[in-house]
Amino acid sequence: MSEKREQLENIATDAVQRGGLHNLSFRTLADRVGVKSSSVHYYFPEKSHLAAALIARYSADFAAALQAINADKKGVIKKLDAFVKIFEDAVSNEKFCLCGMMAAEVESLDEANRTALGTYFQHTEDWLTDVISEGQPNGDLKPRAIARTLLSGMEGAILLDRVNGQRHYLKAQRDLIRVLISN
Amino acid sequence: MSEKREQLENIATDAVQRGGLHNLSFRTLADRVGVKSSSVHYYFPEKSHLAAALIARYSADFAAALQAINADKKGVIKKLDAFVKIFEDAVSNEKFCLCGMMAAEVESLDEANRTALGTYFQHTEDWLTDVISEGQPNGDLKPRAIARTLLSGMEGAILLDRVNGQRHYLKAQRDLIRVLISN
DNA sequence: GTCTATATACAGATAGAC
DNA sequence: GTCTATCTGTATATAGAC
Repeated sequence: MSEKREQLENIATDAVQRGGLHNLSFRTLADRVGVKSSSVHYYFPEKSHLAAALIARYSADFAAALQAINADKKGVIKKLDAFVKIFEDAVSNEKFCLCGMMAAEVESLDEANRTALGTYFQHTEDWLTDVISEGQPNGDLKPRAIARTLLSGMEGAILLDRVNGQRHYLKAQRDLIRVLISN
Repeated sequence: MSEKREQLENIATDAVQRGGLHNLSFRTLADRVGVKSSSVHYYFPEKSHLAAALIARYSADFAAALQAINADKKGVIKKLDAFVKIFEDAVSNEKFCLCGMMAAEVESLDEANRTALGTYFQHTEDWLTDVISEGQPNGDLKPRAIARTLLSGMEGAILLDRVNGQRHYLKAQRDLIRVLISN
């Protein structure tokens, strides 16, 4: 991937995590990178192509981060705490999850991008399900149900915590994990 | 409140719950109501005034719905199920929570509207805390922590379920309630 | 209270020179 | 690959007639 393209994707990702796709124009993006908007169109002919590139890259990076957790952390709680930390870091930088943000904008996404979003959430849910299955999850809930609870809980927590810049909702999710899972 | 103003707020609320404030223009809103955009400006001089009116009305309607639950439902689980149903109905109509949607757009809201959003979430959290305190909540979590878990869980669930039009995440939240609370 | 008309700014997108 | 220039559409917002 060309350096310029990568730079555009970096800055666009940051902007979308903060303000959403709708809030990012080709001109603003171009200005921040120091080129003209027509040059952005060279890399991403239409805005939907830019959205697709951002989702693909974010999904790949996120999957790599989850793999890194698998490799580095031992024990369910430590893995889940590392998972929560990804979201805490986002809130600390006043960012939302890129795919969470786009999920709010789903009505204005094309079908391909909606599918890509769905795949991101599915993969994350699968990873959580696998991790939870390693430990001793609450007997009244299946690992997948817990995974869904935590994934949507995390997205909602970051959404709400961003409103006032605090981390109360993420903290509650962290507490919930300790109640639902042992080891 | 004039009939026209109410009609504008009704249609605007619906539009924002589906596509966000950014996706709703004075022209689109005017077209749907059958007036000109300058007439919309008569009621809401600036877009931030429209946003403020929508948040205020939604907050009042939501508070009334919670009061109705208090009056009509007996028992914690029944009250919380009625609470979840509000969100399920939204997803069924392909809508997000108005304040959840605006929370995603928080970066482009002015300070007054951010505060109003925060108040909405605070009041809902308070209601949940009170309801949960009535029953026998999980001993390892304070009622307020459970309330935060459920509120952010609900917002996240509706956000994610809307991506593919299903209700898996809301279902998981409903299951979670049964594990965290007895009676 | 609603309209026509308009100001001004910005959006996404394209043609063609260099 | 990046630019200038431009098209076309739409955004928020306002002035002033009716």
